[in-house]
Amino acid sequence: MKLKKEEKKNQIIQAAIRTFAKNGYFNSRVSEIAKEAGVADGTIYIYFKSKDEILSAIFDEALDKFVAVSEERLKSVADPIERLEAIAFLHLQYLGANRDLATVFQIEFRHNIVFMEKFTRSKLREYFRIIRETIEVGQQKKVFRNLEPKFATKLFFGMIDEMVTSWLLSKKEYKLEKTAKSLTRAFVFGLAEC
Amino acid sequence: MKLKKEEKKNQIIQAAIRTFAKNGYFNSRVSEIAKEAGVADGTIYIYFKSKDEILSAIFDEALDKFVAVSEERLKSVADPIERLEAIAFLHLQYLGANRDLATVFQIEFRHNIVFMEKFTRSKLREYFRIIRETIEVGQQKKVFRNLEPKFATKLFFGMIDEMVTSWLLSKKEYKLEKTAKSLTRAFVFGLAEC
Amino acid sequence: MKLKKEEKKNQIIQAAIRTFAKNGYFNSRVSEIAKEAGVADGTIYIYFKSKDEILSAIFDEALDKFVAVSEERLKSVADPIERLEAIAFLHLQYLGANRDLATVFQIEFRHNIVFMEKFTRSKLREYFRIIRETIEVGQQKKVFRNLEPKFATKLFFGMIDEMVTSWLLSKKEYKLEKTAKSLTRAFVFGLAEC
Amino acid sequence: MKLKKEEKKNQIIQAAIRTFAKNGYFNSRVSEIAKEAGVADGTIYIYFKSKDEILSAIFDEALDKFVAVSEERLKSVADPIERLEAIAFLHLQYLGANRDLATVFQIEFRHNIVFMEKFTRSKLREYFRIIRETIEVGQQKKVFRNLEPKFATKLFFGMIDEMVTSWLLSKKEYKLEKTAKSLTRAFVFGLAEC
DNA sequence: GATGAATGAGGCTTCATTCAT
DNA sequence: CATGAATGAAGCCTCATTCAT
Repeated sequence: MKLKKEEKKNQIIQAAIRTFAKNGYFNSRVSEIAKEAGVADGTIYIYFKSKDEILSAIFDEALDKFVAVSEERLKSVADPIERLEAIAFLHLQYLGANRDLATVFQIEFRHNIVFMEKFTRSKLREYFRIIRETIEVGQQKKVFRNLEPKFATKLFFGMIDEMVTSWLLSKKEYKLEKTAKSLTRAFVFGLAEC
Repeated sequence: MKLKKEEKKNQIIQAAIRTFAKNGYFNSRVSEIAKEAGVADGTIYIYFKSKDEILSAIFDEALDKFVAVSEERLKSVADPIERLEAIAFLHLQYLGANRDLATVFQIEFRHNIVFMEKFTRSKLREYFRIIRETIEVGQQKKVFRNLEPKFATKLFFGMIDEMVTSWLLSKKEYKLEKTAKSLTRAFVFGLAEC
Repeated sequence: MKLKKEEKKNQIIQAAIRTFAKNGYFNSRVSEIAKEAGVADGTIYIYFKSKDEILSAIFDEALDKFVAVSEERLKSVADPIERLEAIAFLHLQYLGANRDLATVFQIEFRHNIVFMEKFTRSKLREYFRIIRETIEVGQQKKVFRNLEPKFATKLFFGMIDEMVTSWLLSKKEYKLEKTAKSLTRAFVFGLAEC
Repeated sequence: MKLKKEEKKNQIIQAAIRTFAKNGYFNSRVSEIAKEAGVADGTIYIYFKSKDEILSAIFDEALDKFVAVSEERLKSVADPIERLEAIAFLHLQYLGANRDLATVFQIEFRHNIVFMEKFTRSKLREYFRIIRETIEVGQQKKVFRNLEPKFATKLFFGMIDEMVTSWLLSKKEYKLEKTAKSLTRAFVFGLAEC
């Protein structure tokens, strides 16, 4: 019973991801999501208080899952450079595996962060913390030079983030996560000829 | 006469930038823009075909101006690393000078790119080309190693882009462009301890 | 078995009275009544055909009970003035004993009478007849003067009715029925100084 | 210009009165009012913030007008009994002249008073005060006996109010205000044979 | 050109009622 | 009998756009 409820909620979320990916949040109709999910319009409101909350749920769920998976996988990676590569890989793999989810994230997430705030911001902070701590460890180990860690974190995140956006806009089909290695190399060693 | 027309059009654009920055495109009302611009609702439609076109005009104008200014300034900078720094500086300075414009860009631009396409994409391509050519020149001069130029371009853009977003979300007031130097250094020489 | 059914039906009616009293008929939800009654939404529809019918049932039951009680009590009162006072007393006592029921009656009853008609009207007519006949008897006995009986009936009813409404709106707690005596005196002897 | 606006607002109010009278407030659709008024649905919302506010406006306007007219007419009537008769006459005449307005008042007004409160209550209080003061003057002049004035006021109001309701439900067409005289006589001298 | 009242299509949401379990 | 998840019709209201003045 409880399971079935969770199932249907997920069914709606998946439908919403597809719909938002196709038209964007504001150009998506609740009735469209309902149809896509194979339920009546009103059913949506048994599981979500508002259209707005569906979007939040997408973000929350996806971020939760991503952070959980990442922390698990990163446990076994100690070397800072390897960890950065693993982070990039996980990030790219996660979004690369679901183009619709990636679209919703890249297109609607900033909107959400700026205008809605809510929980999302704190979830994201957790992710930034993971990157930052990796960099700090690298600096303690003298693997990385003393660039302000928060600053370096943003640069690294910016690189990854742009790879995702670029992949979404590209017409070519390629495995997004395969860029993780050279991205990390570029971040760590720079563009300069040694 | 013509000038006056241009003036009023600009007046509306500035009002729209403020309004969109405050609430986002979809949560802004045309009547709100009109009030902010000090004109009647209908007047908007003498200068723009639709609400949508106001947003496009903001992007087009801002990009035009930015590319024009940038190309001018970059003429005198030959060294690839200095050019990259100048590009970053100009990008950050341009958006850093107008928080509202920056907000509209960071929040609504991707939406526009994905769902509206139009001219904007080509304007952006021009900007990417400027970065890419700088990198290619650097590679010919053996200053940069042979990383795929388009790939490197995205990484560099991603770094800058994230700096802007971060600045917008930050409560601290700081000159956005002052990060250009260390951003470029990080991009060129990497995070690794030499 | 039958008893149990009657019991649950009553349980729902009592819940509906409380709910309607709180928010009015149109602003009350069937699900709210169900929760208040401690049953499932669907259960309501085993006992009532529609939300509308619950309201009708409240009126019918309350009127039935009131008329039955009144006729019983009035049997032993012969004197017209005493009868009028008894009627007022019973009316005020009945509604004064249950503020929620009184609220539903004063607030929703006219609506029902005008837009739904149904049985209610005839039940009410029976009550008006009781008053009227008392007045007619009084006139035959030369206790009352020859005012048109139906007209006098309305006046008397209007007085009582307004006492109830006023009591509902009042913040003071007082026994509603204690006004029966002076109300009747006022009706019979008027406001004039003898 | 201003006049025209006032005119259209009134046009909508009149349409709303007809619509509410026909089906009651909750069973009336805003679109129905719009059609009846010969305007688009959206136009309603230029003049009123909500459906609710239309109802309030009906009450406020009608009460304002009634109190204003009444105070004017009552100026020249000094004798308490004549004043009471004049009050009853004005009340009955006012509602008797517009069956739809009367319907809305008798059917929706209590709802409004109990669940919405707002200004309406204070407007009504003013009317009650006029009656009460007349009674008090009558008592000082020893025309009336010493019944609690507030209590007497309610009784008088209740009589009038019931005459209106009865007239609405009646199928017979008659001048409502013609009952003012005998109503007042009944109130003042009672039903008893002298 | 400028105005702003008017339009009306269409969105989000509610909720009485049903019915499979 | 009882449940409560599901339905979907329909209402209130918004707002981009038009057009008579």
